[in-house]
Amino acid sequence: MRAPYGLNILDNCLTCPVREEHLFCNLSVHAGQRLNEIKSTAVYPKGAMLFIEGQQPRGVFLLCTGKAKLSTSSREGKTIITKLSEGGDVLGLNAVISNRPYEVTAEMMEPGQANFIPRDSLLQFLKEHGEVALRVAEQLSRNYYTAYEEIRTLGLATSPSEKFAKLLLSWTTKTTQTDGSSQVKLTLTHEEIAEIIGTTRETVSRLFSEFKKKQLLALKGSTLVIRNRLALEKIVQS
Amino acid sequence: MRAPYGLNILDNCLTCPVREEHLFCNLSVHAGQRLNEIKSTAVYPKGAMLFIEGQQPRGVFLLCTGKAKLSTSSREGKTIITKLSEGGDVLGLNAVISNRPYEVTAEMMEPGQANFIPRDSLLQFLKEHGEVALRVAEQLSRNYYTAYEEIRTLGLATSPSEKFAKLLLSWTTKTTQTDGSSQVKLTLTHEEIAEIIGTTRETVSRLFSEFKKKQLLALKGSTLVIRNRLALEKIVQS
DNA sequence: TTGCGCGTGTGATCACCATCACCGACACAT
DNA sequence: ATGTGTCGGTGATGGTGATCACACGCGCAA
Repeated sequence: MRAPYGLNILDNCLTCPVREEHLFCNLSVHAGQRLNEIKSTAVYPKGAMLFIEGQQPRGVFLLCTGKAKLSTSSREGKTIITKLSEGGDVLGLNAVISNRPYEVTAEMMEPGQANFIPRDSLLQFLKEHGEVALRVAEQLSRNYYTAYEEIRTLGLATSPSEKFAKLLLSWTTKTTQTDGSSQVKLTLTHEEIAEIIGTTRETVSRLFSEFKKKQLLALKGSTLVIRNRLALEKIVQS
Repeated sequence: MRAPYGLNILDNCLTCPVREEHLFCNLSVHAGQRLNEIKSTAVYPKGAMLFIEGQQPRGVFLLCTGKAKLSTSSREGKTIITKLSEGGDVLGLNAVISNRPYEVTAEMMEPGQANFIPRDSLLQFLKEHGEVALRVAEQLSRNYYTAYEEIRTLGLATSPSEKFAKLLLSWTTKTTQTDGSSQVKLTLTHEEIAEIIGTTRETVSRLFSEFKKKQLLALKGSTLVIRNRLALEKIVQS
């Protein structure tokens, strides 16, 4: 089965490769089948908007493949990116549950597939399957936790260098080698990094220069190499 | 029935004056009775800590009377207040549901009464009463929304004056007179206001001076009078 | 080739606000 | 009356990061 943008389509949640790990992905057979009935699937190109901040919630998106960024903007055009999402994440859940406008904009950064569940169908589904409602509550409280991480970063970590170091570390917690170095493929522009840590493009550029000079990191093509993890951790809690 | 600190004790959720409005306060008779069985109640003085950031979640607190502030701090001692809670609010819900440490510290600002529900009892209760689990999910998503408001304020509203104006407006949305003026009792210190908007005590003091000079507000004793709401709104979105 | 858009590097400048310092007002206890 | 603690006002100063400006390299299309 082929699709636009050169992707393979996953047409069944029951055989989805990420199904073990995430919300809606490891349900009872009965609930899983019901879920399959009420969802539809689509493939989105880079730059596609799944939903936009302020829109009434139409439903939730289960991101299967690809990457998306969640962001919120002020009227004057300043933007902050609050989360980068990958396969398995559920987008739009809060807006749907509370029936308030989407609090963020979800834009595809890499093409990918997402399942869509309309709001009414989901709420009905949750009423029928009370055990899933509790899992939804758990997911929401996890979202809340990450939101609080964001609040702490924005409100307590003062300097851009501290936030930058924090971000670098968050990228490499999973991929650390035994010698303390680690590598990450760098897919974000400086502008996007600036929107994550709440500063300007120029400052990010200078931070890269500064950290390179201090031997904290290096760049091999588009691959970021962390050279001195301990020094970064010291900056974070300084 | 009398209690310490000159407060009347409410000994039954079924007759609580705020019961109509909030989570856990308008349940079916059966659920309500069950809730009464698993809760305990206590009265707290000013300054009492209901729970502290980082502690394992013991349970949730239903604040009946009094006021509490929720805050989070960095190792270096910088603190931000993320929410002011009043009667009817549920504190600690996220930590209990997700079984992670409390993400904030809850401290009583005015003496008051709170009901306590141990974690295990609550989870058991939610399993027995699936309809309440969905209401918990709704509450969590509301919490999430207010967290996002905070993120926007911290990340997008740049200058202290903008955040200050925003805070003033948030205090007076409920109490606006027809002539555009409004009054609020001011119970916070400058220090606390500074911790809400993420600045210093001195800056808050200067902001008060500046806004008074610009006829945006006035102080009658400890009562804050908003004199020019439109100008404040202009500052916010400037 | 030329032009264009985009991402990046970097210098110069300047407003803003955190910080330090100090003072006065007030409440409260002894 | 005298201390003590908390709170609020305000001046001086310095660092920092946003802003503006410009140049470079690259991919891509006409």
